[in-house]
Amino acid sequence: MVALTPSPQRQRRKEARPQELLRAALELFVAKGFSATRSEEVAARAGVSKGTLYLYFPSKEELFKAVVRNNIASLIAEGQRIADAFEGSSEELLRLLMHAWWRRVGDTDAGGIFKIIMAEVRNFPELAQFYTEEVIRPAYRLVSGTLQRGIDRGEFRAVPVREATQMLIAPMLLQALHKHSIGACGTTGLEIDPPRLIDAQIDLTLHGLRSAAPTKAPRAQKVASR
Amino acid sequence: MVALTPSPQRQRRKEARPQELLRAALELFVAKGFSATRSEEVAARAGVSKGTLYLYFPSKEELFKAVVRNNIASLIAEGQRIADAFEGSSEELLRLLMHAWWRRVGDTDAGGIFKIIMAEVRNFPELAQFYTEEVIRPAYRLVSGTLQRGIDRGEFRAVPVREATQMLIAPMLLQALHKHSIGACGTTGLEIDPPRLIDAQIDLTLHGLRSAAPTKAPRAQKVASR
Amino acid sequence: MVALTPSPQRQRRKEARPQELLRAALELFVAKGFSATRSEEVAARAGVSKGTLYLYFPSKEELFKAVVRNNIASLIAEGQRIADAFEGSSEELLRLLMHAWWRRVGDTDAGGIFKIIMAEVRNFPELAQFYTEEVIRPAYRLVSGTLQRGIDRGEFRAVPVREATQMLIAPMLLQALHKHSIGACGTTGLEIDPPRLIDAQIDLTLHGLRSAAPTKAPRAQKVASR
Amino acid sequence: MVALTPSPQRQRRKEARPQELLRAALELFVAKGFSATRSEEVAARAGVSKGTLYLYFPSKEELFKAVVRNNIASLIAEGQRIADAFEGSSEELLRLLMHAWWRRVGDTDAGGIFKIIMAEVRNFPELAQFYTEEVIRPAYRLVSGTLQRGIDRGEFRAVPVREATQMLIAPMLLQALHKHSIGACGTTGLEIDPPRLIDAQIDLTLHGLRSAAPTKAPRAQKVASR
DNA sequence: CATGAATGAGACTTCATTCAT
DNA sequence: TATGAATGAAGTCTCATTCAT
Repeated sequence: MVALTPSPQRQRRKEARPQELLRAALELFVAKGFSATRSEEVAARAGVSKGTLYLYFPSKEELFKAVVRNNIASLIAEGQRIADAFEGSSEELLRLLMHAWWRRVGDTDAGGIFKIIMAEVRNFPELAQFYTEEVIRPAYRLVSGTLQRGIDRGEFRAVPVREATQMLIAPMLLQALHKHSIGACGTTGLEIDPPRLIDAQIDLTLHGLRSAAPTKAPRAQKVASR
Repeated sequence: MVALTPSPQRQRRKEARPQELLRAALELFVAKGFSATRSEEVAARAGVSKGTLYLYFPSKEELFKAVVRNNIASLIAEGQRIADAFEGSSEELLRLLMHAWWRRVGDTDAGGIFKIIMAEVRNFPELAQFYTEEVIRPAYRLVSGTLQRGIDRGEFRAVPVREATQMLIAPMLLQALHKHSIGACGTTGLEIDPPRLIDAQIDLTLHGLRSAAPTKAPRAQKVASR
Repeated sequence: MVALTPSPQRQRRKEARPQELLRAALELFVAKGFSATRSEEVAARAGVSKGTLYLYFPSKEELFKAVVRNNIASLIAEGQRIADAFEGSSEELLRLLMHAWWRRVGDTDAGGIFKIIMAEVRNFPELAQFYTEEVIRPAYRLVSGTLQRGIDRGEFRAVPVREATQMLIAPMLLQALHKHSIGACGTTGLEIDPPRLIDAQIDLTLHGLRSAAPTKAPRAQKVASR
Repeated sequence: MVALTPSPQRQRRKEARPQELLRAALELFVAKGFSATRSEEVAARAGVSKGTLYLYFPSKEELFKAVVRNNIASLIAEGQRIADAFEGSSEELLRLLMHAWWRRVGDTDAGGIFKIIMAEVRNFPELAQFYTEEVIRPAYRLVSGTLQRGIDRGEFRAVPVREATQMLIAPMLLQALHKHSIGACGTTGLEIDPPRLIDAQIDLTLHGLRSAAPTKAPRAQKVASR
């Protein structure tokens, strides 16, 4: 009755399916939000039928969680690994982490996850807990840990760590949110080149952070002048 | 069912209807998002029936746009008026503007508007232009104008204005977004008292902004030591 | 877009709807069973649209329960009232109750409820409890009470009441089940006129099968000749 | 997964497949009904995969019919064999047949067949004719034949055979139906031990309810004469 | 023969919107 | 104006059935 197509898709290996579906789901969720994305669209974009999606994910909500896990968990771990192994100055480490984050997350569809979370978390209470544990806490630990390292080594002043962490994270997170909301709709004429923002941010913040009197602090000058 | 109120009050109410509906819609949209909010709920919260809602707004989509428009216009005027009339130091002006913004917007349901915008612009392209013109640009002008004022008056160093503006706005905006998403779902254990954040932010940023050698700037020291 | 029909249905009073839907549902459930009946069919038979059904019953399952309640509860009470007020012989009361039951239940679509219960109760555990309390127990009380009355008044032998009750109920219940299953599919050539069955059942039960006086039983012959 | 069994057993299993599938299907259909039973469940319970089921039965519907047919043939043969060979009194034969039936059918999953038939004949009209020919008629012949035998031998009064047959069959059949519907859901507090029911039924039917010796029993006359 | 990934028709349910009153 | 009963398109998810391996 329907068997007109010899269904070449059948050939594809079962193992590849989840990733294909997750990629399709990420793109659609980022573009349209969770509830505005229809399951069938996700399946179609992954090149399979509606039913196949449900072979791999028991519900749209679980698909969503899998998308979050798949695109965030690994990145946090990776950053922490880099930090743990790092041997240079704390300022260099901050720059490294932030640039890496932008390249790998902010500038990617993965960055759109923050928008989805922000938009939908109140309708999926269990997601809140998950997101707090898996994303917020580890990310906070990574950044505040680096600040503390700088303070302990006498590179930074003894600033309030919690607030400073917030200040370092916020602009980049907002860049990511922007990129997937207004930023995706056209130009405002006020666009900022994110890498430039990152450097400006560190420069400005470090004027505040950097310990007061390395006497002639030649390095600070150089950084600021860049 | 509600018609216990005498006629004169009803008259007054009639004219107030759109505002009541807009307020109800704002609360619900902020709490649940656009598509998860049912028209009937909005009507019920405004104390009218489903049909009445459609007497004032031709569709849920138009209601949504009206909510956004209605809750943003006033925000801008407010700040600009304060700034234009201000005569003190630029640092004081910055502190004033930011604290006022938090009190009047960030800490209010109005702050939820940003979440709605972020979540839904891509599904309502016409909102993008509107939001850019009515919110982004004026807000940018206000903050960058204050920065420029500080630079011109020799209070601040000649920092890159665009990036610095972004840095000043971002943390507070993010606070507002947070308050209406994860922040509304329970505690992360990482909460920050927003007024404290604002001060910390200005302190830290000003260490970077403040022109290097105003001879002996005792005040800066004090702020930083906090 | 669709408004071609001036929808005369709109006129009908809200109060009549539930009954119309319940009637339609009973007919369909009896004919096809619970799961083979589609919600939309029920609505259509009641002359309304799919959505309207859900205005009155929150789910197909609840509709089903309402059908059971609506068609059984009252009937039990009625029988008990008749029994309580009866003053004749216990045999007459049995005949009265059984004929009435057949006329009002067995011979009606309401009798089909037993088939539905039988078929679906295992998939709706809560229904089991409800049915036991609301149907089985009251019906048992009614019949066994009548038997006990006969025994107490010396009209019947002191038979085991529980088993005798079962024997009196079973054939009629089975008639009802039959009527809505095989009986609805065509003829077996073995059909029994239910009223005749009822009388025969009472006669046989009251007389017993065994030939009265193994020697010469002329009366028995007469009965048989009927 | 199961393929641990050596090849010779597998060969034997291959021929046994249809029976294993039919047994699995019977159990599931009895427990959950036709439409609530998923093909895959049946296959799993029979220890094969979904696809294998369709190797033996072209559709779930045909599987259903096969289950009914498969489990009915044996029911008939059994009873008729016993009756044909019997030489004692008709009362003893009745007792024997009924106890045997309960042991071999009523108390078994085979008894669930009646529930299935009752629930689904109307959706599978072809089953009706089959069931009538293969079950109803032979069963009727068996019981009414035994009654007639008793009448002919002067053991029973010349009762109306058709109705008496119905009365003898009904309670036991209903027991079987009950066992697989409400009886499977918990206790009603009114349970009857089936063998006890059988004896009570025969005793009551053979003796009659009426109090033994109202001397010349004038009342009995009246009732009987009706 | 056996498998199980894939399909897609179809079922239940929701809800924005209409319109007679 | 205001109401709320009614509609039906649309979305999520299920499951009988197919077919390449």
